[in-house]
Amino acid sequence: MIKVLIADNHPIIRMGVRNVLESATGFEMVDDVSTTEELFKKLEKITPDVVMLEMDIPEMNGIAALRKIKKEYPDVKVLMYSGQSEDVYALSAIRAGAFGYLSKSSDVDYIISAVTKVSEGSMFITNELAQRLAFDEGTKKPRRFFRKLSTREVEVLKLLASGKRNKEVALGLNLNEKTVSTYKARLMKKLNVDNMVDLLQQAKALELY
Amino acid sequence: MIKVLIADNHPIIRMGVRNVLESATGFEMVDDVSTTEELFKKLEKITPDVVMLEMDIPEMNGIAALRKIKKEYPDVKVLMYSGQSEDVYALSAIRAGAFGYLSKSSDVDYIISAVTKVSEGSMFITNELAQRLAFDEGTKKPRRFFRKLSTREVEVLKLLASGKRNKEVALGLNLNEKTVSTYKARLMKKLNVDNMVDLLQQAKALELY
DNA sequence: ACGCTTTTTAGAAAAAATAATACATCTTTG
DNA sequence: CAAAGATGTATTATTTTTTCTAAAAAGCGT
Repeated sequence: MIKVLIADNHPIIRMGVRNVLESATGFEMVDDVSTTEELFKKLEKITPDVVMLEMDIPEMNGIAALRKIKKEYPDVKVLMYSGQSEDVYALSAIRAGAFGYLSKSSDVDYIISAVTKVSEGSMFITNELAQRLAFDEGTKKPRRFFRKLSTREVEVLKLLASGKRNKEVALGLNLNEKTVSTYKARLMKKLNVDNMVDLLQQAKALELY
Repeated sequence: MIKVLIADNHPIIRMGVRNVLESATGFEMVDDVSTTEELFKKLEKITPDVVMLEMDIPEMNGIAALRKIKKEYPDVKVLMYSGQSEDVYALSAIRAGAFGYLSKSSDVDYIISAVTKVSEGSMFITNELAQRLAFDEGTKKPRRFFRKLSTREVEVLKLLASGKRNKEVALGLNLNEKTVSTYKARLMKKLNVDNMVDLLQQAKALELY
């Protein structure tokens, strides 16, 4: 019985995942939580085999939460997932120690295989991502149309795309406003645009809200 | 039996919603699709009572899709929903003729009530949203939410929404840059937003690009 | 472990944008 | 018709943002 705990602040998704896992055999949904606070509270009491962790979980950056889990509960395997397309976060997640990365746009069946794989201590990544990793990490020659964004860059972009102005972003992330400008510029460069509208366009294309 | 069709490109969510509805009585999930293209293909064959339409559905702006449904299948009730909190989207959706607006972060139970309400031809909106609507639409005393834009304002908005910055807009329309700022401010006031992102959102919703 | 590359972060100077008004000219509408 | 409101335009003072530059800090490859 693989014990799974899911952390996501969208009830519908918790429900969906729970349903998928419970209708398969060999899985036990020990609990579901909607914030990192709840998550860590739960982890004090129960030790699941796999934590499915949403990237955009409230109260803490997903990667940060991941790191914390790794540190405090090294035996718990983490399967990160999010609504974002894989480009944005996947690499950071894998590098930060996630055992897998799943996108909400990927097929439901993947959940089963992903959780199984991860629970065994193996990696679960989709083909595209694997390729990407191979491409990017291996031969550093073929660059894609855009370079991947760092975690921090994504954070900034997210806030910007939510309508916050530089100052507010700076406040929210404890940065100097100038720094936010710098990020903005770099984001535009990386995403190959030269104005806010297109940047937002891109942000949206990355399913990043 | 209320026939429901869901359009969302996240399989997990389609699954979750399907599950919620099927485990209640009186609902029938006639189908689920992941893009607007599929959606309209399906609508040629089947006529659901309610379409649950994701805002960020691929291939077409959610509002645009909504409009198209309203036009081509006037009897189909649309329940918009999205991962966004009830921001600007909600108002645009309602104004564009949606029968309800649901956020993915809202509780699962709401799905049932929302679909039921909507299928009966009534509105489903949360209290906060209702209040906002009441303020804007109902009492026309304060300010009409929907004051329409003047030709000049539209011209400016169009240019802004195309990614031009104030200076360029000014140049294009033979205005002083400060004047453009003034327009921007007035546009925001009229459209009831307070930042660029939402302004652009509105612009898009108004389909004046 | 040691360089080399990203990433994260700002400062100073310069450019752009906003806020708060102002005012003449059109439009409505009681 | 005349007052109230909308529109088109701009100015000044003030804020924000951008640019350019640079340097710790963190990662990674071998």
